[in-house]
Amino acid sequence: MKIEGCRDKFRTYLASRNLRLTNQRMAIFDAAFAESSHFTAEELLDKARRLDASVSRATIYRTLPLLTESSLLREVDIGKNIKYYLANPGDQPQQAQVICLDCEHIFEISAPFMDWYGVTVATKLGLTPVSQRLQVSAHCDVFRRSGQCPHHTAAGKPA
Amino acid sequence: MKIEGCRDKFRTYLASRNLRLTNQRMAIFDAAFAESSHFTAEELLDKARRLDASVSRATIYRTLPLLTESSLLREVDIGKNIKYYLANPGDQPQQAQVICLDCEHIFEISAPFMDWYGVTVATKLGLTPVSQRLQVSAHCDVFRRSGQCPHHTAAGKPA
DNA sequence: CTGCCTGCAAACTCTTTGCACGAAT
DNA sequence: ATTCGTGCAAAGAGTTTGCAGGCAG
Repeated sequence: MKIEGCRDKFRTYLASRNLRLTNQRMAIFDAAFAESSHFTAEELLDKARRLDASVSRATIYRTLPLLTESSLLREVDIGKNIKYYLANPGDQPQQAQVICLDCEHIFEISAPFMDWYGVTVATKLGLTPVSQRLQVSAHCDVFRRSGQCPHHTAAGKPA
Repeated sequence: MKIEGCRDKFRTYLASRNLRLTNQRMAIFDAAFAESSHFTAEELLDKARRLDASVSRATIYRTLPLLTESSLLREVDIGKNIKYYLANPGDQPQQAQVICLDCEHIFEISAPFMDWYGVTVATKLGLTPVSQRLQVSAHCDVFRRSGQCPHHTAAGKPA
C-alpha cells in the first residue's frame, strides 16, 4: 500500500472513532511514513516538528497508540526501556527481528510460522493468541574483525 | 539442580569474580529461590527484606545482574516497562513465554527450536546469535466466559 | 458553539548512581 | 587495614497526565 493509501486509512480510522483530523496528527503521520526504518518517539518528534513546529512531545505519545492500533505503525520492543516504531505500509503481519548488539540495527524478517506457533501453544493452554514476538540478538562478525558494523549502510533487507 | 547446588554456584561465581559474600547478597539469592514463579525487582526486595531487613532497593538492582549473568536467574521482558525474573535452578536454556493478557500470568514453555532458528536467521545476515526471545500474548477463554482467570491457581505447568 | 485536542510542565515508574559509612577478607 | 559493598536519597530516562486555552466540526 502506498503512502497515499495509508494516509486515507488514517483518515478513515480517525473518522470511524470520531477523532479529529488535526494538523499535528497529520504531521506525525507524515513524519512516520517518511522514515523507512525504525525510529523512536523522540526521533519522531524531531521529524514531525520539521513539518509542523507546534507538535509537542505529549501529542506524539498520544498519537502513537492511534497509529499502532490502526496497524499503520508496528511497535517493536527489543527489551531496552525504549520502544521503536516502524511504518507498516504493507499492513504486514508478524515479523521477527534480528538485533545487532554492536550497532543496534534491527532487521525485520518475515516469520509466518510465528502465527502457527502462537495458535498451537496458546490453544494447549486454553488461550487465544493475540500477538507474537520473536527476536534474535546477535553480534556482528564483521564488527568483531574490523571494529565496524556494516549494517548502517546495508540497511535491513526485508526478507 | 537443587537450591543447595545453586547456592554453591552463586558462591563460586562470587569468588571467581572476587566479589564478597555478603548477608544482603545471600538474602537476595534465598528470596529469589524461595519463589517458584516470576517476580519483579520490587517483589524481590520485599521478600529479601523479610530475610534481612537491611537489604535496600539499590542492592537489589546491583545484585540482579550478578544473578542473571551467572544464569541463576533468567530475566523475562514481556514488553511492559518492568522486568520479571525467574529462578533458573535447572540452568535451562531458552524458553518461550505465553502471557495471559487477562491476569498477567506468564507460562514458560520449552522451545528448543528457538536456538536453531536464531542460528539459521542470524548466520544468513553474517551475525552470531547470542539470545532469542519468543513470546505469545493471549487472552484467556475461561476469563472471557466467566470473568475469572484460572491461571493464578493452575500455575505454569512447565512444558 | 461545543467539546475534543493541544502544549506545557509536573508527575510517575522503574532503574541507576554519587557519596560517605560499614563490613568482608 | 584495605577495599569492596551498602543504604540513602537524588538523579535519570522514558512516558503519562492535569489543566487551561485553542481549533475542528
